[in-house]
Amino acid sequence: MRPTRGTDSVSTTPTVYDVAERSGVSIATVSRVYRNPDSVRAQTRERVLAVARDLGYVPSGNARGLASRSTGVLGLCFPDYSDPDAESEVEAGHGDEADDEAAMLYSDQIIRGMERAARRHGYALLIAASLKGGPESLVAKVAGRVDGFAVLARTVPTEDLEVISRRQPVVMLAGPRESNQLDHLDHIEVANSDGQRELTRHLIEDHGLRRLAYVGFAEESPDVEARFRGYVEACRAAGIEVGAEPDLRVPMMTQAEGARAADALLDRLGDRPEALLFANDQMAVGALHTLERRGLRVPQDVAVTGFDGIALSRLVRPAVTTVRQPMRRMGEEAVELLVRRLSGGQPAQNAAEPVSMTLPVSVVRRASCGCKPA
Amino acid sequence: MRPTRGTDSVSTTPTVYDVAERSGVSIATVSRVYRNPDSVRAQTRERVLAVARDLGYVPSGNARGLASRSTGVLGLCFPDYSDPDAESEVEAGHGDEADDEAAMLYSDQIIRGMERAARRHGYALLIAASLKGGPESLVAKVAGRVDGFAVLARTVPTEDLEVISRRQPVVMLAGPRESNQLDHLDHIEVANSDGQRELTRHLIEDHGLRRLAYVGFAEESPDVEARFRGYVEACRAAGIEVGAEPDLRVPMMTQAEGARAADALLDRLGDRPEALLFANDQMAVGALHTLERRGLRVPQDVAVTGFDGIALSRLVRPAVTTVRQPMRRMGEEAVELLVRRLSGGQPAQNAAEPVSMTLPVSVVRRASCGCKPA
DNA sequence: CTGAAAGCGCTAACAC
DNA sequence: GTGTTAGCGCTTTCAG
Repeated sequence: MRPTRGTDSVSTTPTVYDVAERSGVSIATVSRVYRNPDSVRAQTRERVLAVARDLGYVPSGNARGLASRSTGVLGLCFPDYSDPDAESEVEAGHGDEADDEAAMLYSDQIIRGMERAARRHGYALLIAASLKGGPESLVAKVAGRVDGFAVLARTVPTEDLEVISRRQPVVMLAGPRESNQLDHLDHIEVANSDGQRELTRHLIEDHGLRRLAYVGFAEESPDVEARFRGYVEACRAAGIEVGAEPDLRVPMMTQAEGARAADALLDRLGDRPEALLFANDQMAVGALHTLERRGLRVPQDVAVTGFDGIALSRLVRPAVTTVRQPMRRMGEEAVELLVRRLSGGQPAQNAAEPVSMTLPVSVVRRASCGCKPA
Repeated sequence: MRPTRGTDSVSTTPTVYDVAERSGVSIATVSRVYRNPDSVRAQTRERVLAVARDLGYVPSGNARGLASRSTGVLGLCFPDYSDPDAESEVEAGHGDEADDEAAMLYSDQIIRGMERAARRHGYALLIAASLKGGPESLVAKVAGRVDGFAVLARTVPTEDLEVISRRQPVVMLAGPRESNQLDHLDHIEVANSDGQRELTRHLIEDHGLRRLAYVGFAEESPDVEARFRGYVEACRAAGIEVGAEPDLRVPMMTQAEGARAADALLDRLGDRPEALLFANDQMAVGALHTLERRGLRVPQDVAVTGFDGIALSRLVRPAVTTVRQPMRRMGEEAVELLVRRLSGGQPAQNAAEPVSMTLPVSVVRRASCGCKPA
């Protein structure tokens, strides 16, 4: 028996004990009232609930989780994508008023998708973007508070994931399955190379462009590499020579870097490229500014394409032709996968073969490639 | 002394005990290694960390929260705003390809704002939309797992909030302070009536329109009422007669209802209104469809305005003139308020006077009112 | 249908 | 520095 707290101690958040005492039942009954109402006589139940309301009692999620080993929460870890430029550039983009509301990113879509799916299954969603580097890695914090979670590729150190995935379901998003020892994780990716290949083919065949330049990413990124691969395939298929490396690799895939990349590419000797293909939309948008500054018309003088299909891509002028990734859907599928693992019972959880799915992407033809009037 | 678990029990998620045992230290030390690394001798620390990694140990957020009475998580409860129409209408809006990514709602903005601010303060964000009605009200679930949270007005029963706010900081969003007994909650709202008044004034003075029609909401909604009030004030100031009630009240503020409302208003006898003012953007967009179907040009034949400033409003044709609410900022301010309460120490928490702030809004003039070529 | 008792995994004084 | 010892608030058998 736990020592009864003095008298009606004020200012202390009420617990099952308080409610139990005041309603003349045991804590077990109070617990039952919340977890399995029907197992308690109606009269007793009402009395308990009344006292609870009266006392301002709210069951502690922590205590509950501890005792029942489950939280009813799913998580999502994503990188701190915030592109400083993105916020203000939207307005500058075409002289409209400020509208940072339009800059809906990648991760927002995934959040939307996950939240909805999670809700359908009765879960709440815990989201956290990676901070530079706290004492305890972000994942640990999230992992410790959820039943399972999704991680945007390369958001957290592989090593951490390896450890964590041993104790709860984790689904890897967008990044192709990292070859390492994480091959037991469920994983969802999009058809990066298919998309970039198709986009490139479009530029070559439908617009007759042949002098292309590709801007990739300096850091290791399977997604970006896959895109580049698709680009190369399309070029080769059309008999266009391409190197094994992108024409340029930027340190960060932001608008500022995209603008800089455009300058760099344009300053190179030799024939000016007819099209600039960027590994993501933000860079493409940044390039648009450079091009405008240099007095080059898009797409007449040079076509520009991005990748991702973020809202921003359609708001700038000219609207950017890109490859849309079904991020919302990815979020939903992630939840489905997690829920499946979670409901699969402890044994099956590890037994089941890791799932790996590839979501289809679609080329979005807009003005920046010449498909619609700029 | 807790009974040592048999031997290296496999398949059981490791705990401090396991780590302690295997690294030859006490559980207290293991705990210290995570919470206060510097208080442990480097050598010991490394050893513990190695074992932890080895075992796949991840501190349980629940146990931690229970023991330390704090979760490091802030929450947000929002209504299930999903407008079935919103998803597909975007594309239909102006013949562009499907782009539901552009339909960023109200709540998404708040989430963005909160997530960022929360991250800055070292908190994670738990989000949950109200489901029809689970056993335990949504709030309770969230409330039990966070240190404090924000609630979009009218998302959860006042009664629940009253109870919960007694034990942790809660900030009410967007809905004006509910007169009830919730006046001790911090609260953030936007200048609804100021915005609608200014928009209306613009229509009257700058565009010379005088036959206006206002579409409100049938259910009780302080925000919507405040907007209507602003509308009335502007009309009266211009010597235009207006009733005490909106010209029409819809049961749901969706696109479908907006379309229906436009039809209803247009079918009424008497002079056709020169402008249709809607209490939110979604309805305005819905009205656009009706108007197009009936062969009426916007804004030449009839002007249309919305409220909120969601991304969708600028994507349709003609773009909708509206009043933008700084939702992102609202999310940030909410976190600041919560963090302040939380860091204010237990005593101060209740002591501090409830804060109430009103964020300014801004009229966004676009094509649907005649400000830019349709 | 209800009560008693044993934890769940970790933190937090307090000793050593 | 590190170990001991209590709980934190709730769920969960197992009895009755």
